[in-house]
Amino acid sequence: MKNTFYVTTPIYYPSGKFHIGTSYTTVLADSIKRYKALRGYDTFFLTGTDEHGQKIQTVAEKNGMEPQEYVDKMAEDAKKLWKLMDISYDKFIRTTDDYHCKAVQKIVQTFIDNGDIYKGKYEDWYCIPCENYFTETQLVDGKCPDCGREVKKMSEDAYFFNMKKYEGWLKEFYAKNPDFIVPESRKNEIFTNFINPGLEDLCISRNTFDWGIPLPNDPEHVLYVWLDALTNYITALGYKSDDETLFNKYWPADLQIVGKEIIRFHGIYWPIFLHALGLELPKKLYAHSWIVMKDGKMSKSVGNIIYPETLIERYGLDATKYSLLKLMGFAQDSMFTPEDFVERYNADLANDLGNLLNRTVGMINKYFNGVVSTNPRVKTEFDEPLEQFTNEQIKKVEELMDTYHISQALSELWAIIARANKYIDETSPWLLAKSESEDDKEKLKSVMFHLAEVLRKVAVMLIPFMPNTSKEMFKQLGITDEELKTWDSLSKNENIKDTKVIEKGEPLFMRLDAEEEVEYLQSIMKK
RNA sequence: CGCGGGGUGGAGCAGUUGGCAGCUCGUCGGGCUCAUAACCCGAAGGUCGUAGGUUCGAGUCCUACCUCCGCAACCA
Repeated sequence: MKNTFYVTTPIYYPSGKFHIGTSYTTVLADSIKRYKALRGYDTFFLTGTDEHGQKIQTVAEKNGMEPQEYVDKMAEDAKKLWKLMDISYDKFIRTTDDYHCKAVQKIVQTFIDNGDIYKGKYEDWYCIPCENYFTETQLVDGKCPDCGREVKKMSEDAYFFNMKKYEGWLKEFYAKNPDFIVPESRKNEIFTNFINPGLEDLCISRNTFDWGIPLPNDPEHVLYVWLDALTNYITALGYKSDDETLFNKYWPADLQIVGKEIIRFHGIYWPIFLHALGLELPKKLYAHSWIVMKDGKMSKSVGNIIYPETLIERYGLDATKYSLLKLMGFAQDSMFTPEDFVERYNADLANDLGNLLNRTVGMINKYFNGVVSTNPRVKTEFDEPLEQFTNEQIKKVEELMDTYHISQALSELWAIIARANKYIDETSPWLLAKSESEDDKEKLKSVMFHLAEVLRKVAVMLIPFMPNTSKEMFKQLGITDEELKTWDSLSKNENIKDTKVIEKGEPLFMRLDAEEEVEYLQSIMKK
């Protein structure tokens, strides 16, 4: 039985600084990985950078650097960012890594041997100063979209991958696996645009620049993008290397996360490449949507880009992660606004979660000198409903996590927090505390126990998303037993045994001054 | 006629196979005092882009149109 879980992000193209969109993809993968690990899977999480191509060469030149020097720096920056964001990747692949280049050449050789690759002529509109080809539709008023100058129809020798040969197989595969791509709309898109009209063979080489992997049979040509990039998901595991242990263990991938704009490559070329190699296909492709801004897509020219560092520095890592994960729906683009960010921070994190912990810890200190008693003699009539509700919500969270509906899973988790806040009102502990009755004293114990227990469960469920917050919650609740931090412990009640909470709990999230912060974020975004 | 996705109370969004229109925030009123001016309860507020059609019944299906956004084979 396969108890492994292999999740990948795209390898990012480091032609510029990563913005929150890139961070979102990575945080999403990270949360899912952590969730699966918590559920007992042997996980492997891959991310990396896609470092070849014309554009990298050009950008490097502009910066007065050699391409290799440039990508070395960019890869370092990426790793630094993921470290800052506490991303738990198991491997960071760079397409300039030696083992990758070698494996890709072997893959190409296999394709050549199998007759999947042929030599032909690549023809398109070429901008001589930019040294770049453009398709008819990319041109702006018939001119180069980058510099606006004249383009010329040019052609060169190039190698092609025979996609047409596999078209029938691909259609059949999708007929048998209709859920291969989620959301479904993304699959429909690539069918109506690319598969149904008939596949075109893919040009896989260029000889107008040399920043790429040379073809084994014709070193004058370098590989062009997708064959080099897509195969990273298997070469990272050692495919076609001396040691294929990881590959044998983790392939096929369980989940490959991509942005919706590159689903066509992952939904068409990738399956075909794998099939041509005689390999299994990944279990699922998830094409997530985009974070957009009020004035449209994030772009440098509009000046509406937000970078993860900005948010992390000011609001902390966990708040940033929460806001990204909560923001993004499953299929729909979602709008990032400063107002919304601050509101979510205040309402969800400070008011609902932070304050619940704070008031609970406060009461336990005030009424019982910090000790949470187990097995109170008398329960309140609200205890059972709270427990039941919590258990139902846990099930919902599990179901949603298993289908990667992260935002919704968080909503269901937060419903528990809201329910616990309500429970405090229902039970009115301050009245029980004033009562002379022994039964009321016992009830008060029960209320405190239930609150601590619910918060413990919340903390467990937060581990995949906000590990630091989760840790802090355990600390404040005085929970040290590792058994009580496992997902399995969620299905049992009555777990806490005479724990002692922290004397003075620091608020998890301090309420923000909404106006001030919105203004701050707006000013940052304009820069 | 290139392709796709939207247009739902002030804002942002849910609405599975058609069956009394929901959520978060905001607003207003009330409650509570353990807590981070937090928490709990209640209320107001929507001709579900427009015009037709199918149906006992349409936000949901069909047709046309208006409008916004994205993609258009190297932007997460």
